[in-house]
Amino acid sequence: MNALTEIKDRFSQSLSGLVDDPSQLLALIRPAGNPEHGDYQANCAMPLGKKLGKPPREVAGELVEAIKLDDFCQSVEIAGPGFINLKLDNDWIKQRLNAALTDERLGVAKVADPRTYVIDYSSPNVAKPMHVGHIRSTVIGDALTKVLRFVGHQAISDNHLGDWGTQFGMIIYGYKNFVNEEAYQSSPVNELGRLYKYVRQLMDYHAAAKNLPLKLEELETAQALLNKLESEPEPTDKSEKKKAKKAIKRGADKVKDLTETIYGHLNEETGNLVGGLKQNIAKVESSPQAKSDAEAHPEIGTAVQAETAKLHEGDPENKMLWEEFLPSCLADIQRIYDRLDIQFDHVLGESFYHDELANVVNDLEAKGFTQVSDAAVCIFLENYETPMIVQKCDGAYLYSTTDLATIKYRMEQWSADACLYVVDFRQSEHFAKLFEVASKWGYNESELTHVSFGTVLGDDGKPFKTRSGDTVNLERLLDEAEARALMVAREQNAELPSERHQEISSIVGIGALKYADLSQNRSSDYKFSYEKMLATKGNTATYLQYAYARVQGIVRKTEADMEAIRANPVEFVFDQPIERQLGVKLIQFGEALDEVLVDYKPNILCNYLHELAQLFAQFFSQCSVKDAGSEALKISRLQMCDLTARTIKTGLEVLGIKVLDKM
RNA sequence: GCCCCCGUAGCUCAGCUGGAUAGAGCAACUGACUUCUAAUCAGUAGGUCGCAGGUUCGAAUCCUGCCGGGGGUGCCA
Repeated sequence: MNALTEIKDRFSQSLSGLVDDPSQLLALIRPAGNPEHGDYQANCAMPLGKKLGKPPREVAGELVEAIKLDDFCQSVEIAGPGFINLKLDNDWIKQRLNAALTDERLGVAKVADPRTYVIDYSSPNVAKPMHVGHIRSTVIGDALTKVLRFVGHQAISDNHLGDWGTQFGMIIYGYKNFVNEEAYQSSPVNELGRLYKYVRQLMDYHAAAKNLPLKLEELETAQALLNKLESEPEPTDKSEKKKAKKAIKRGADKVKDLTETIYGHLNEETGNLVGGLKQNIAKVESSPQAKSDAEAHPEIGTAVQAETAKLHEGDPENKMLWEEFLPSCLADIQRIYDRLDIQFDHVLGESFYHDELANVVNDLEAKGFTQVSDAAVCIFLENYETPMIVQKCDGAYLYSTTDLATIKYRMEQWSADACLYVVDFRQSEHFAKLFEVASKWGYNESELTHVSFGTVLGDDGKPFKTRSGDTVNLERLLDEAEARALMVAREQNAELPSERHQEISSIVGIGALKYADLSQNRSSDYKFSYEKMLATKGNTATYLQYAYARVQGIVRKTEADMEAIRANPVEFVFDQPIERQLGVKLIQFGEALDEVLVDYKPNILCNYLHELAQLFAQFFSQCSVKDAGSEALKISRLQMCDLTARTIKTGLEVLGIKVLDKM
């Protein structure tokens, strides 16, 4: 039992006599924001005072009177309007530290009611190279899986691959028409990647050629309208003036949007125009080969759709090609997962559910949830303008259908109590509808949560879109992270052999990359920058790894036998204030883990670990272990070091980050 | 049009089920390596928490309006 739950338990008994549901008041008990106020503060007397119509300070006094705290609190004080400030008893802290020291789980109890979670994350479209946008889902999902497991839940990780969509129609079409057999033989992945891009390019070309006149016309109209609005005299009426201003702004926005659609937008870093219909056309026209291919395949868009449909209908040739291509595509993404050290329990992609889709729709129809609208099978929901479409007018199924089949499978096969979807925020409406339909359909016992995260933005603050043409390839980003870490490792540790440098740079580089993502609140948008993702100074994984390595240095230099000390621990000594501070932080590890799971936010654990490492760095500079003065203090400090190191190691491990003994 | 998210230090971000003087990191400046790893530590400086109202003992946090940015919006995923 950690300190926070201990305190809450005791308050709970007294509070439940006063209010119906004490949980809201219990949430107001938290670690003190300011060390001067003690270790924990209970802020429940103020709202309670209002409710009971008594002065809050009086209520606080009665609470303190009624609740037994003196066996583990050194002092209980009432401050300000009615804050109850608790300071933990040193002996109690030391006891907890000793318990953690001798426990493999660092004193963190397993949950009493383990649940089965399915975590759906990463889910890339195979056949497209992974880019920086994929890392968020992958890293956050992996961390949540590991935190859930550590606290005692069953967590099933499932990579719901996009392995059945239009991109395979594109590759199949590309293979049938444009394959370079020699290149395919020597490196299937590269050639398939080339074909994907090539077909995409030709499709974009035709789409652009078709849309350009239309868009140019729209732009002209919009511009004319804008000119007209701007030339009109300003209305004198206040609200009219406002309206006119708004209309001008809307007009200007439209002109800007259309201009970007047609001409592309400026990439500030390179100074080039990217995206845009004109670019799409120019790209093809600048290559004679591409131009003649484009002319020879005017209906490439519909042809690709047809290849996709044939695949879905079980056409033997396309099915065979799909089966041939898939392993290469999987091997390609697997290489990245290996480097990131990420494993999945299951990799059940969209293709896995294909045979079930008709049943799903039939069942929904039979239960009377569906309605045919414009020849598509739809489910209409309250509070949503648009329905969820489960079957297109041409009979094809959509990802909504697959998602429903997936929920069914996960509930029936795995008896999931909760299913977490670690997916981009932009799909929140899709998931809101999906969950509502699933609940209607009968899956209303389990928790379905969209663990959404912000968009990856480019340096210009604009969303990082694939079509902008300048995505950062994920694998090259990994290379860069390791390369930068390697430079520092060589500088710092010239005496080590070069294979050690390689190992260090891999662990430091990948750790930095993961931490950069995890330490940020997942719901915020993510501004991509090399600087941030590759940093090894400040609040980074490197800082935590470094703290760990320093402990190992101390153990080496003092020639301490940690095994023996753990087997026969001494009482902790708080010689310096920092030792008590570090001790309190150490016994709060379990609280941090609990808090991560309240809202599925790994950044809370990062914050905790960073604070812990900061305290350790202070301890390190203030408290010598080797020259502690007395043997008792030396052993106590060794114990403190050991516990810190193991907490950092475990904390990083559940975030998917490794540590090093030397760096 | 409708719906959702965001706006906090020069930069990148924490903090948001209301709590005590708004916190980190980077960048800047000052100081600390014959010492258990300086990938570090100590310190200085930097803020009308987009703006205006409201709710109350108390608002970065909740409500309303406005300004600015982004996203979504029936057969893509």
